[in-house]
Amino acid sequence: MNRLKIGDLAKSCNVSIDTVRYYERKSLITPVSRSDSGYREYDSHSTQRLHFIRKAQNLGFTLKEIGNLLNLSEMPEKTCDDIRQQAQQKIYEIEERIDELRQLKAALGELADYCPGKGKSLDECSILKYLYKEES
Amino acid sequence: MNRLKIGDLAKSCNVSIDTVRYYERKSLITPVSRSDSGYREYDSHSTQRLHFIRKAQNLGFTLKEIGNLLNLSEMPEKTCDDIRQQAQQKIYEIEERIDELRQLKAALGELADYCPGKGKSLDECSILKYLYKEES
DNA sequence: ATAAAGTCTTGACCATAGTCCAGAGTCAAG
DNA sequence: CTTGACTCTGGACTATGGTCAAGACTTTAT
Repeated sequence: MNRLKIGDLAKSCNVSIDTVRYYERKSLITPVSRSDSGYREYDSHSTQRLHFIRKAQNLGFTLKEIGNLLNLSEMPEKTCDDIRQQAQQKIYEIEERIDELRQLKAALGELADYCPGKGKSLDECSILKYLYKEES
Repeated sequence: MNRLKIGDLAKSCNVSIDTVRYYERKSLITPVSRSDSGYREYDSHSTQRLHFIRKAQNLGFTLKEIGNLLNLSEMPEKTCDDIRQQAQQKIYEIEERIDELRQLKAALGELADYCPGKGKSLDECSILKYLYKEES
C-alpha cells in the first residue's frame, strides 16, 4: 500500500511540492486519497505519472498536451498510432519553429554583415537604417 | 508640425492603440506632447520609432532588448560595433535555441520510430514506455 | 445641437509554468 | 509536552506581450 505524502512524491521526482499542487490544479495528477487530516496521499502510480509529466516536458510537450497524452494513455481503445501521432505533430511544430529561427538568423546575419563596424558612427549603421526605415 | 494622435500613429504602423500605450508603459515610446485636453501627440519621429520596434520584434528581439537598441541608437558616442554586437548576440541565442530544438526533434523522432503503430495496443507503445519509465 | 468616433486613466485579464507567502492545523521525536 | 518539520488552503506574484472594459471626457461630422 505504501502511501506517500506530497513531500515524498515531490522528492522522488525532484520537483517542488508547489509544483505537484500546481499540476493537480491543472488536473494532471490527483492524490489517490486524503488522510483524516486532509493530507494528500499518493502511491507508486502517482510517481509514474509524475515521471511521465517531467519526461514529456523535457521532450517539449506543454502541460496541456501532457494532459492529453495521459488521458490517451488511459483509454484502452486507443492504439499506438494515437500516441505516435502526437509525437509526430510535435516534431512538425518543432521543425516549423526551427525554420522560423533559421530565417531570423539569416536576416540578422545579413544585417550584421552589411554593418561597417570598426568604430563607424551610428549614422552609417546599416542595422539601424534598416530598423528605422518604413518600408518592407 | 503635423501632430498625430494616438490612433493615427497606431494605424500608420498597423498596431493597436492599446499596444502603443503598452509600449509607453514600457518606456519604448513617449508622446512628444499632450494637447490641452490631455490627448497624446506624436510626430514623424514617433512613427519611425514605432516602426523600429516592430521590425526589431520581427527580428526576434524582446521589447527589453529593443529598448536597449533604441537607447544605444541615441547615444552619439556609440558606434556601429555596439549595435552589431547586439545583433550577433541575438544570432548566437538563436543558434543555441535551434540546437536545443534539433535535439528535441531527434529524441522525439527516435521514440516515434520505435513505436510499432499499426493499431498496436498501448501496452506496446515505446513512447509511453519511455515516458512512464523511472530511469534516465 | 447632437450623435458618433476618438481618447483618457485605471485596472483586470489571457496563456505558460510555476514560486512564494500567511496563518492554521498535524505529525513525529525527544 | 513541546519543538520542529510537514501539510493544508487561498491568493498574490514572476516574466512576456499584449488585449479589453468601464466610465468619463473631447473632438468631429452631420
